Amino acid sequence: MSEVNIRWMAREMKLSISTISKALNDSHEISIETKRKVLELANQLHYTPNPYASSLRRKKSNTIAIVIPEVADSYFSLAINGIETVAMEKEYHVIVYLTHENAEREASILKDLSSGRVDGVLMSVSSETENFGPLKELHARKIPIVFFDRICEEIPTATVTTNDFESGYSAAKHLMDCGCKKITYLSISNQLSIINTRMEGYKKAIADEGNDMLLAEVVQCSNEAPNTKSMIRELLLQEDRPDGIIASVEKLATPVYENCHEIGIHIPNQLKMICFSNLTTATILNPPLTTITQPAFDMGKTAAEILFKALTKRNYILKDQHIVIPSELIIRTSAFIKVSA
Amino acid sequence: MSEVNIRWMAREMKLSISTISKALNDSHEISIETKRKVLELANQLHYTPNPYASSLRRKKSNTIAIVIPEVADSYFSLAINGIETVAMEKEYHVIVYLTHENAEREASILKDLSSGRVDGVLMSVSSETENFGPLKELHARKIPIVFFDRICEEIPTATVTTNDFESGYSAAKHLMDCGCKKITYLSISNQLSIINTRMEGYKKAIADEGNDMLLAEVVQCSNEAPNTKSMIRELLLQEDRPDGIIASVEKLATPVYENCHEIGIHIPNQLKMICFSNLTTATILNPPLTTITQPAFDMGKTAAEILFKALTKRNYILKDQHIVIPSELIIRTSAFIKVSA
DNA sequence: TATATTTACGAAACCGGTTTCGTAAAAAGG
DNA sequence: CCTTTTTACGAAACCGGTTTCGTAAATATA
Repeated sequence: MSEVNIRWMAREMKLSISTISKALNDSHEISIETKRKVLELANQLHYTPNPYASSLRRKKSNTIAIVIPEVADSYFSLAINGIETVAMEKEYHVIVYLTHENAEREASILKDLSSGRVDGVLMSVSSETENFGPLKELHARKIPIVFFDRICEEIPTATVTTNDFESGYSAAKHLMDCGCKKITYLSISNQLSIINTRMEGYKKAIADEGNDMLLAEVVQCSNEAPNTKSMIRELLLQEDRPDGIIASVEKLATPVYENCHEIGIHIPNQLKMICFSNLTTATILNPPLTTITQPAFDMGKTAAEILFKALTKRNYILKDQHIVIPSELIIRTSAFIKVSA
Repeated sequence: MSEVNIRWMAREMKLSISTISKALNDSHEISIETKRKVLELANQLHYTPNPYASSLRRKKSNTIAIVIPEVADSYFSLAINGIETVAMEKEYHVIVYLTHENAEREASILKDLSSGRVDGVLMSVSSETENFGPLKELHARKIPIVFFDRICEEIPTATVTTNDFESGYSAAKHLMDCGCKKITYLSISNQLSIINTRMEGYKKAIADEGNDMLLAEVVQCSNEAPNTKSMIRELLLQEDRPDGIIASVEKLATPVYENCHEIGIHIPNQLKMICFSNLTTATILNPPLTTITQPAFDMGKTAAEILFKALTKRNYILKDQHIVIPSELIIRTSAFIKVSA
C-alpha cells in the first residue's frame, strides 16, 4: 500500500536494496554515516516496512492470537489488558478471536491459526468444545499454545490457572458458615475443566461438613441469556429452593439478582450468593456481591510472559509450566458470616 | 512454519506450482478433475496457505484494526462484538490495539498501521489526543478509516456516532424534571468530541430552562481511578454539592456510587444520577442506575459494515457516510420522574 | 480438412523485504 | 612494501504464494 519501499529508496540514494535493508536494521555491515542518511530519508518519507514481506522471509509474524469465548466479560477483558501490556512491550501484535462458546467457530479459528499467521496462541477454551482435534492439530504444528483459565487437559502445554478447587471449596464453606443448608452450584458446562474443578471443591466442602441437611445440587445453565434467566427463575420458584447459590461465572450474577428482585427473595436474608466474578460494580450492587475474584490481569500477563519465553528461549519446555495464581474470596453483603452474638 | 507448502504439493502431484495455486483458488483454468485431486491432497495434509505470502502478493491482508482506548468497558467490548460479527462473516481478522487513553501509544499504533498491515481501521480516539498528525498521516496513506463513537473531526472520513447532543440534553432535562436544581456534568476530557457534545446538550437543556437556580457545573475527572474517586469525593463533600449528576462515561458510575455510600448521600433522595453506560448490571445496582444506553453493538457492526463497503466497492465515498444511531434514556431508580401527587 | 477457438496447464515474473555470499578498497600487521 | 584482515557494500537467492503470459492439445467452426 505504502508507495515508498526499499527499492525506491535504493534508487533515490544510489545504493543497493540490501544496503538500505541492512541500514534500517542497524546492521554492523553498514557504515554509521550511511545508516544516518538512510534513517533520515526513511523518517522524512514516513517509511514503514511492509510487515508481510518481512514476516514471509523471517518466518515470524510478531503476532500472537488470543482465542477466548467472549470479550464482554470482566474476566476476559482484564485478561486481555494483561496480555496486551506484555505484547506492547515486546512489540507484538495481538489478534483477538471470539468463539462465542461455539465449538465450530473455535475449530475454524484454530484451523486458520495453523497457517503460521501467528507465532503463538493464548487460549481459553469454549464451554462447548468436545472435540479437541483442531487443538491437537494446531499443537502438532509446533505452534506454542498457552492456556489460561479454561484449559484443555489433553494438550500437554503450559497453563495458567487459578486455584479453582480451593475457591469452590471456600465458597461453599463460606456459605455454610453463613448458615446455608442447601447450596446450589450454577454451572454452565459439564466439560469445562475450571467449572468442574470449582464444582468438585464445592462438593468436597459439603461432603466434609458431613451434614446430610446440606444438599448439594448442580444446575446447568444455558449459554443464552434469556434461557439462563428462566432456568434460574424456575430454580428459585421451587418449593425447596436453595438458600445459597454459587454462580460459576460472572454472567450469572445479573439473572440471579434480577429474579430475586422480581420474585421478592431477599438477598442475603433468604438467599445467600457468591459469584465467580471480576465485576467492578460488585461493591455497588444491591446488595454488594460477595465474589471469588480471579487475578484476571495477572493471569493474562503471566500467560503472555510464558508464551514469550517460549518464543524467545531455545528449548523452553512449555508443558512443564503450570502456574496457579490464587483467587480471592471477597466478602460483601450478598453472603456474610453470621456473627454469633 | 507449516512444512507443507504449494511447492511440495506440486512435486508430489507432478503438477506445476501455478496449477496447484489455481486449483486451490478454484480457477476456471483448471479442470474439475485436477481441482478435485488437489483439494483432496490439501485436505489430507491439512494444508493452509501462508497468509503472509498471499497478502504480500495480493496487497491485501484480510485484516482490520480496532483502535480503542480500553477493552474493560461495556461499550467497547460490545462494540467489538458487533465488529467481530461482521469481520467473521467476511472472513477477516481483527487486530485489537488499546491506547489506554494515551496519546503517544496511540500515535505509535497509528504509525505502525500505515505499514499496510491492515486493510482498514475502526477507531475511537483517545481522550488525550491533541495532535492529529499521526491520524492524518494514516489517512493520507489512503487506508480507510471509520470512526465510531469518539470521532476526530479533522479527518474527513466516515463516522458512526450516537445522538450525543440530544442525549446530553435529555439527561439534563430528565434530571430537571426530577427536580434537580444543581446538576454537575462529570467530564473526562475537554478535547473529546462526544464528551463535549454531550456537555453542550446538557448546557443547552439548562439554558432552555431559563431558571438561574439551575447552576451548570462541569468537573473534569482524571483518567486514573484513584484520582477520579477522590475528585468526586471532594465534589460531594462541598457545602453546595450538586443534587444531580450526569456521568459522561461508564467508569464514573462506580466511584460516584461508592462515594455516596461512604459519605452517606442517598441516591436518589439527595442526589440523582444518570450515567452514559452499557452496564448489564445497571438493573441490579443500589439503586438501579438510570442510564443513557448507547447502541454499542450496532455502532460497532455499522462501522464495520461501512468499512467493508469501502474495502469492496469501487469509488465508495467514505467521507459522506455519517451514521447516527440514537441512544436510549432508560429510567431506573437513580433518577426517576417525580410523580406530582 | 483447414483454421479458429477453447481448454488446461507450465514457466517465470512478481510482491517487498531479508540474508547469504562475494569482493573492491581501506586498514592493519609483519 | 607485501600480505592479511576488516570494512562497506552489491548481486542474487529466497520466503510462499499469485498472476501474467505462452502454448500444446482438444474442440469448435467454416
